[in-house]
Amino acid sequence: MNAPVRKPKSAAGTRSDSVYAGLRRAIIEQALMPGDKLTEDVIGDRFGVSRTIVRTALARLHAEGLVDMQPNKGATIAQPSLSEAQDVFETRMCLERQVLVRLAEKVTNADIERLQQHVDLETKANAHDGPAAIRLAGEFHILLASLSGNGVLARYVDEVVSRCSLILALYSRPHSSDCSINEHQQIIDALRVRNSQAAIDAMDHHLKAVTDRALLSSNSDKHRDIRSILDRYAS
Amino acid sequence: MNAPVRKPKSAAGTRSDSVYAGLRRAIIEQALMPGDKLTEDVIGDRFGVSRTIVRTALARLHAEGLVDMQPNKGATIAQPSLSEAQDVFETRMCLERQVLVRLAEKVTNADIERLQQHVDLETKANAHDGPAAIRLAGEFHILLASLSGNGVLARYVDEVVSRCSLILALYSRPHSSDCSINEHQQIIDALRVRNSQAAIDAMDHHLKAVTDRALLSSNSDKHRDIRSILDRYAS
DNA sequence: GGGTGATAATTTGTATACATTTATGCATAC
DNA sequence: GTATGCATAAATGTATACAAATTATCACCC
Repeated sequence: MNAPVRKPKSAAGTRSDSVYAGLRRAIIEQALMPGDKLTEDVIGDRFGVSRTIVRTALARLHAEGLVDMQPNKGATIAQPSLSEAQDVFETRMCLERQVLVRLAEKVTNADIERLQQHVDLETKANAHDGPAAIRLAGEFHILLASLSGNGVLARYVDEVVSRCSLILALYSRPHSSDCSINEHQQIIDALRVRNSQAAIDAMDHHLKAVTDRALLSSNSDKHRDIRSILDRYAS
Repeated sequence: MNAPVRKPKSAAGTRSDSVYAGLRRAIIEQALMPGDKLTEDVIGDRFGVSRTIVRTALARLHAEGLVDMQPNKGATIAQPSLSEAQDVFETRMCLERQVLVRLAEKVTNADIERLQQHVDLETKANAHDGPAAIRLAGEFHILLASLSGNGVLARYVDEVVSRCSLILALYSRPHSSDCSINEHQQIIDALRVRNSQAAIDAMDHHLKAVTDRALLSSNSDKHRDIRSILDRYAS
């Protein structure tokens, strides 16, 4: 019976930030699945904080579309409808195109080196660590966006990419990373020669492929125990 | 000495929603100006709620970029830097273009009628109600986005439009609505004939004009009394 | 007059208490 | 066996209490 102990608390920041980050990672790595109940007391116990803190974190995740909240009934991991999913993908494509427009005109060799290193990391993780591979695939897009130098754009990309994890968890086959590393490589290659149109085309192709890979078998295993899952994320 | 009384509470929803909405409106109508301190107790008194509720509302406004928060030092109305301002405008243009792409292919006559009514409203307000005119000008863009049918896109447009209010409060002359109603009319006219390119061109022109109108005189009157301002927004 | 430091008053961060709402369990009835 | 109600437990919404941090006040000194 997992003991409700507080972990030694590694990274600081305000406490709610670390709860937020932990939950977010659990969602993105698909450890917490759409529909899972997020009881405030349970989360508070696992992270060693009060409900006040948990509530702040949940509200933030709700604002980002990662958790659903019903008045007096609490929070659950969001279950985006197909229509919402389409909206997310459309918006994501719009945003990521703009990222590439910006990047093509301002990307440095150092930036490209960083991107390349990330893809190499993805390749390694893809072999043996499923959850990390999922997360890294998303983080490639987030890295791209942050290199664009536009913080607002980067934040929105971050959000839609996270929500895509959720969507893929719902509509795609489980634990496939859904981002072909080869497609990421093509984007880097286009950026390396500052060919913005080629980069955008590669991104369009990539995102369309991800979208298509969705809409497959939905996996639903019930009776999931949030306690044991959260132990791994209450860092 | 303004009495700290709770108002009769009109619109429901959760309590923090109404605090959020009230503060947001005060910011958008430029009643609260960039840099103004947002003391939790003061806001709580004005809205008749506890700090818990205020805190939730402030956190949400912070996530949307409308208020700055420093650890242990509380919240102030955000003061976007010029660089942030450029990021917001760039992102806004990207998003609103997509809105028009969608609208040009799916807009109904009823939608156009609603848009026209809104612009008529703007015209009326422009004559005598300064703050309302500012708000209505922004709401035209929000209405456009919501008619696009893409909720995600609409939420992001909502956010960047709000932040533009803040930016114009900082960098433009005070209390000018900054949205020429004529330019809104041109966008409607283009949509009426389903000419997406003309609509996008009109929007580009409009947003460029708004951007240009910024970067003018910065107004800074200090010693503002939040209490008296909030009385009008604690509905 | 203007700087300096100790002290008091605010203000924030977090936990806890309590009321209200929702979910659960169990006995009874059909 | 399934359904209905009530009693109980659990979870949420909000306010409040208290510690820690910040800011303001003011006497003191140069």
